[in-house]
Amino acid sequence: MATIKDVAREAQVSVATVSRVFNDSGPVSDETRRRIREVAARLRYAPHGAARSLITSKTNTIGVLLPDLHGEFFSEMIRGMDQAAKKRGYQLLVSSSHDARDEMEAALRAMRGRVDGLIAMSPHLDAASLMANVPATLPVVLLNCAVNGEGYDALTIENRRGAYAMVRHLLGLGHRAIAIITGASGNYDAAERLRGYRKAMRAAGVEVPNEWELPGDFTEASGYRAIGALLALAPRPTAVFAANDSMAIGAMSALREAGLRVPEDVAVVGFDDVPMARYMSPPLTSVHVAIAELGARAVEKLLQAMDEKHDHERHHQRFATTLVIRQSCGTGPRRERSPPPND
Amino acid sequence: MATIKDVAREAQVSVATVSRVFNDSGPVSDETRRRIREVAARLRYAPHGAARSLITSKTNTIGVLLPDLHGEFFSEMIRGMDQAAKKRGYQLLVSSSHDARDEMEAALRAMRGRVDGLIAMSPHLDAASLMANVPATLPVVLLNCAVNGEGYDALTIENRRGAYAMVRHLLGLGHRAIAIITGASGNYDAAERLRGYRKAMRAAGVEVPNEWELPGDFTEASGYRAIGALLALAPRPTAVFAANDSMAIGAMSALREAGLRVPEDVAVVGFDDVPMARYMSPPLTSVHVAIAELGARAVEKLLQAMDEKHDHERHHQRFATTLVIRQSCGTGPRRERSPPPND
DNA sequence: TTGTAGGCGTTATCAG
DNA sequence: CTGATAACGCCTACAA
Repeated sequence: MATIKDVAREAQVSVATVSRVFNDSGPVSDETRRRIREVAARLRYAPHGAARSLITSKTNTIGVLLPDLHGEFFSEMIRGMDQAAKKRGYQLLVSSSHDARDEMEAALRAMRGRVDGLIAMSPHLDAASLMANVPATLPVVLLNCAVNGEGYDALTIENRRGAYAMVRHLLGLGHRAIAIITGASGNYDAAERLRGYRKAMRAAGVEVPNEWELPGDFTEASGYRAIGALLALAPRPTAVFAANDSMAIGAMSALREAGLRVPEDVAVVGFDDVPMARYMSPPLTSVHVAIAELGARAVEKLLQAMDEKHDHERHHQRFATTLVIRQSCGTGPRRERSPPPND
Repeated sequence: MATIKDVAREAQVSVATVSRVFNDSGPVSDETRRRIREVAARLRYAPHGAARSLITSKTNTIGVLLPDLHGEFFSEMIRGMDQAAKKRGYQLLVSSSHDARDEMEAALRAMRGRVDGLIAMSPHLDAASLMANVPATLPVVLLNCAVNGEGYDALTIENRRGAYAMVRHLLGLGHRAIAIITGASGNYDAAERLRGYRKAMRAAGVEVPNEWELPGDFTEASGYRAIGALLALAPRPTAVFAANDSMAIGAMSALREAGLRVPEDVAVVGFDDVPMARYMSPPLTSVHVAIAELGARAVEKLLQAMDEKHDHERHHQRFATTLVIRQSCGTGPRRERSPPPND
């Protein structure tokens, strides 16, 4: 590889001048500039990133640590981040699919000294773990993590409020026996959505038996399986709130195979509102999350923290959700047409 | 940030010894090693990546250049790559959502000097463009690109063969009037799948009018819209081959809304076989592509090229697909039950 | 407008 | 087993 020296020699100038051309720092005569550009192109010269960031102590790279995300959610998140980062000249160093704490921490360590800032999304990550594995000076934004320390910037989806609103809607339609298919155990989003569900049920005075809380892990397959358990229940719940759309889709598939109609026999609703939701049969009612925007927001928040550096106040920001009512939740249960709770 | 010097001073040794401890290179007494570890932990020392890669000329990073991919496809691809890379101690520098050639080239330049190898997936990328924007010594693997030069390693999905097999299956069921919803114009996969479709139709002696080739762009929405055009056709095609699953799902949704049944009135099939396909209503017949495995394979191919370095023979490898028959293609058209073509 | 020289944090090559 | 010291490629005062 050609270095700045090669270019300097070939163009008959000093390395300083070449550097100035490539950084637009300092004055260079047009003629010299032209000659240097020409030589650089011919030699296929490109500044060595490592050398550059050694002296400037800037990598122009943002580290992104993600759990084992699937489908649309992952894609949209990265898309939003990438676009926001690109806009400011940053690149993304991505490490994904972490489902264990030690694996996560290893990835964290591997990023040290390679990034200017870090976005971390993980159910397994807490302040202590972070403290131990990243330099104190590295700006960090926590995304959908359980923030038990106040030392970090954080951004979380309004999971609980979204779930609450959704369950409330089902209650408003007259449903009482509402089951939930939970997300992966230990996952922050999953836990929060479950809490929102419980709170709404409690507020409506509905006692929730354990069997209504069906375990899932955010995959279609787990949503499908959960329906097996649901069908064994008597009386059978009239509505199912899946903690994400993938599980809702799996659930609808299982219900159909069992000969039950959605929403006439069982109402089904999801969470996330992935693009595909509206094309389901029936179109899926869901809690909309603007995922790409969330990713972009995280990057912007990080860049801001990087700009302000030390004297910067950390805060925890919440990302709003909206209810999207389609057909999969129907207009209420068939059996008992009790008056809806006050709403 | 603490540097190796700080650790050396604090532990009362030379920087060389500290370096040896952190790289397991050369002998260090147990006692010294322990002391250095202890000091390093206390000072939160982490080797400076840039400095390290300046001297070793290794970044332990693989660059990944992707087009504007969506949903499951993108996620699975990255997942597969990340896992394969991690296994060998590499990280992924990802740049996605490139839908224009110049944007792509800019991203390419931004990666120079920051990666040890490159995986590029883009319809807009050809050998010439690549030559001009990456150093000649950088190992590269082209993924699903139109490889018109033979100078690069390449890996492509067997798009044409997969499409051919799928259309052949529809023909085998007795369909003659088979429409296709194409992928984004200019996209390599899209073009190849279209070619496979045309070839199969031609081989079966079916003349394909222009109107059967409905334009799409790989999104659900475009699949949905394509059905609008299809419904205006007389006679109406009895089957639709969507160039990916997202469009197939959009198409099924539109057909349903138009009061048509799948597969009784119109058969629908897709391409990719994303996890969600089997949970559709009806379950979607598709051409299976093991996407994560494809991503992993690309990384392995790149690592291999990096190992062998210069004296290494480039080849173009093809990634096989398989037909997955579910219910959305039915058992044949209703109207004309002509004997299936020889198969 | 241009050149010289010091140093960024590591690793590697020698001597001890 | 350990310690000096010269690179690695680049940027940036400071001088000219």
